[in-house]
Amino acid sequence: MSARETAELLLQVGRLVQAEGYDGELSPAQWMALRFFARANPFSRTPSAFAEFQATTRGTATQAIKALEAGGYLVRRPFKTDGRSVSLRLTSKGKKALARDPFEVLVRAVDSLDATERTAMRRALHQVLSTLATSGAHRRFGVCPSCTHFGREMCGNLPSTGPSAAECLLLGVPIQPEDVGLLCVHFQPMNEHREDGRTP
Amino acid sequence: MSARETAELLLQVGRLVQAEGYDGELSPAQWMALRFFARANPFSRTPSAFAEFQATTRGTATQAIKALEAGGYLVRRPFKTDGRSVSLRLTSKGKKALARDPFEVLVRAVDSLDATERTAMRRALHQVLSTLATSGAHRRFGVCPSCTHFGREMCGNLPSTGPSAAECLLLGVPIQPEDVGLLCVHFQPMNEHREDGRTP
DNA sequence: TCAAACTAGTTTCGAAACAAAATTATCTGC
DNA sequence: GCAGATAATTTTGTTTCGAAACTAGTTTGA
Repeated sequence: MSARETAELLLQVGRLVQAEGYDGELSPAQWMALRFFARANPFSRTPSAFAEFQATTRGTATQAIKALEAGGYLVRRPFKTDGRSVSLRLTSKGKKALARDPFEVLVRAVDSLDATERTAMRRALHQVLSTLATSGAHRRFGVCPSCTHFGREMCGNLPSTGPSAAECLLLGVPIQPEDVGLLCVHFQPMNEHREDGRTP
Repeated sequence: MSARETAELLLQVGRLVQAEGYDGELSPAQWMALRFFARANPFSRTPSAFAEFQATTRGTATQAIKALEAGGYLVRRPFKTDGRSVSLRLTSKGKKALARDPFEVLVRAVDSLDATERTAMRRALHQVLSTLATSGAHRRFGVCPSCTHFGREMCGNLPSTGPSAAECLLLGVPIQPEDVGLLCVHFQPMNEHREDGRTP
């Protein structure tokens, strides 16, 4: 019985924040997109990745992005390696807008918890999200340090490689230090196995 | 920094459940309405109360209710005391539909947490929701046992009053035992003061 | 008593948000 | 080179939403 109550509270928080998002310059979906592109690493700043993150279709994702681009919050740049893909980046206007993100009220609310409560909640939410993602066939987004594909090269054996360079073992490309903490589509949580045979 | 991450997880859970709600018979907003009317006490089964709960407008609330009524999930009954108000109740079809509520995946996900994590999360969510409600001028919904207006009469001094009858001190009406655990619009959390002078 | 102010609910409207399907361009495997 | 997959977009029709106008019942207070 307590599970249902807790689940309802979770939903309620989400709904309240969603309602808060209707203030002036951007709509809730657009705020979501702006937040996503601010937090996603270079591999993952694509319409498709945002669609997966948002658990929606690519068509819907495109519309939110188009609006943000038209408003000057995002700019697009085609990938060099793949002519189909585009990479979205926040403009300085986009970054400034984030400071007015209505979602900040939730951050402040969470911040008013004491440290132990907050970490307990984060751990619990992580688990809930994992369960939810598997049951709904959604992809979980996460950051390098807890990803199976994350490799650290302690000391480069080539002079050009700096000490303790990070690398994505899946894509075989180096990862910039500032990108290690950003969300990635290819995230694969450690100590978990995929049952569906989907090996990205 | 951990606060922002936790807040993002909260939002993500909400978004995932919302996306799950697009399955077949009812829409996300309609599921919310159905859940609300299943959980609200007799005072609170009105369109206005649902609108407040959902942090939306009365007009929007009416539309969701209209759809549920047309589908035979809800029935309306005018209040005797106030000709303007209506009370919505779930039909047997509505109750049966709740068993197929896509939101149940969240309940199960929360249920997979161990007991201490779950209660910690519930406590934390309560606090977050309170903070959020005050900052956004929303009303919090709650249940009798933690409400200022809740009065228990240990032994009725009138023969007609049964032992340990419950009563709402605000409205001055008796509360049926089965309604004590239901959500109420007039909920006023204990040990809290309203600053806005709004004394309902 | 009766008009003004208020409240509950509904309707209407335009703007988004959404899913689904069709379309175009590009890439990959064979 | 060609078939099939993939990234993104466009299009279409539905749903949801807030805002504002509206109806009808209720309260207030002069």
